[in-house]
Amino acid sequence: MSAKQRELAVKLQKRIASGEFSEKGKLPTEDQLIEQYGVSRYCVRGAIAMLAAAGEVFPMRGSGVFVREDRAGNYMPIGTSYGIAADFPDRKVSSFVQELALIRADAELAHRMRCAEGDQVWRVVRLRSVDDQPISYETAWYLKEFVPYLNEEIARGSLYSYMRNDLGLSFGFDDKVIHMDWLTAEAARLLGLNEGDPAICIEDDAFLSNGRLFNASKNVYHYKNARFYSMAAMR
Amino acid sequence: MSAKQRELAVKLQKRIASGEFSEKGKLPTEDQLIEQYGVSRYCVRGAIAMLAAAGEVFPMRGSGVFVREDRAGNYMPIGTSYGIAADFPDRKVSSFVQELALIRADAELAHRMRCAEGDQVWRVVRLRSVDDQPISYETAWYLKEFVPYLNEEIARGSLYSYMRNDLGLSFGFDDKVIHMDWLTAEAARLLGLNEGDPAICIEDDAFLSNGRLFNASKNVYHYKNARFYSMAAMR
DNA sequence: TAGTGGTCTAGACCACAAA
DNA sequence: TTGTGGTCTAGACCACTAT
Repeated sequence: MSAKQRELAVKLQKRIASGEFSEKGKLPTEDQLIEQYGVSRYCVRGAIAMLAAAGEVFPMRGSGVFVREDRAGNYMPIGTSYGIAADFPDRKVSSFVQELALIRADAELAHRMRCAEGDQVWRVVRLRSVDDQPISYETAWYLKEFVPYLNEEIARGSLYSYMRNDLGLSFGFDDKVIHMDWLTAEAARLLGLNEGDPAICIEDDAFLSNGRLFNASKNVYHYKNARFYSMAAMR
Repeated sequence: MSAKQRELAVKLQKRIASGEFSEKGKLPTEDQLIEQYGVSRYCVRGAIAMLAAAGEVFPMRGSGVFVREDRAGNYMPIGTSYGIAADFPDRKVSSFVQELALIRADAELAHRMRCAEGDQVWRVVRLRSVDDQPISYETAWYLKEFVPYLNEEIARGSLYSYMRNDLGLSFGFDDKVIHMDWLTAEAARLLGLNEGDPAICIEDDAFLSNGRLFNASKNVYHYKNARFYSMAAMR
């Protein structure tokens, strides 16, 4: 979505959070927002669509755009279409780097990374925590072709924003596969669980806007601390 | 999304599946599609957005709309925004009704269903299978206020299409929470697993287009047979 | 430089909810 | 009947890719 729509979405989100609309339970009409912000209807509808995708509001034809009741809080988003999650950060995420190495892809990894065998790949293993609770054990691979340099300090922060802001990479889309898995001894130790405990596992393939895969990762999640939510229109 | 856009999306999907675009690797340009189908750019872009949300294509500014490589097949969609999944069915789903009863909501269920204690609720327990493999044990509740009648034959089929087509309900949105759980003896027996085995659990709250909850359900999934995918734009 | 998708505007009509 | 969001059109300009 465009910057203009995103800006408006953020402004409206703040007004929602302030409780400004809690009496009526709904936002101003589209026409009123057009006037209030001096933008076109296209822009207003784009912003509202973002808020709806994030579960903040639901538009009801003929009636208005209603603010949704608060959904319970301790969940992680899945399928963050339009990247709204990045715009409304409400959780503290920390990463503890366990391993950072430049390796060469074997046959299996090359297949996964859509690269040639022997190509250079960064391998990064991190323990991730949310609000100081261990949440997942992540193993990620990045093609050196697109990420020429990496160090532990960068990996402690947000690799995502490093790649976007410092490397100038532009992201396209990502695929996730969710399934059950079992903890390795190492993952269990770091998560404070036992080897062989079950875990929700998310495999993630991330692509640049030119369609090239640049990052694959495998996250195994703490079965007690990790809960995910997904919201969808059913129309 | 609108019917016109959905129709166009289905037509394009068929052309993609036929391999018509496999040489160039991309769709005709937006302007060409406008001419080919005699529709507006709004409509063309809506259809392409649906295909992109379903992971069929990815549009690349300045270059075209590319057909994506086939993603592996045996996964269930999660967060089916825009209901594309319903339009491109490629799996056989069967349901075996274990229980169907009209009950009255106790305090806990009333809270979950956003209804008053004592209100009438259908309780439906089904074993669901995909391509003849047991995939989940589902416990679902439907408010009698919105679903006045139900029987076993209906429950064997698609409750979703019954409610839409026969009862004329119009759906709004739904919330999912995904977490780990453990199988009960009954669920384990029906899934062919053992009591206490881990399971991915999805709690689903479904709302009508007027914002009223009409259905809540809890699905526990076979940890071997069930895999989910989710695709998202990262822009 | 030409071609293509992304954003944006202005305006029309339709479908539905509420008074 | 009125007001609201949903769909649709026509057209303009911008951002990016490819040549």
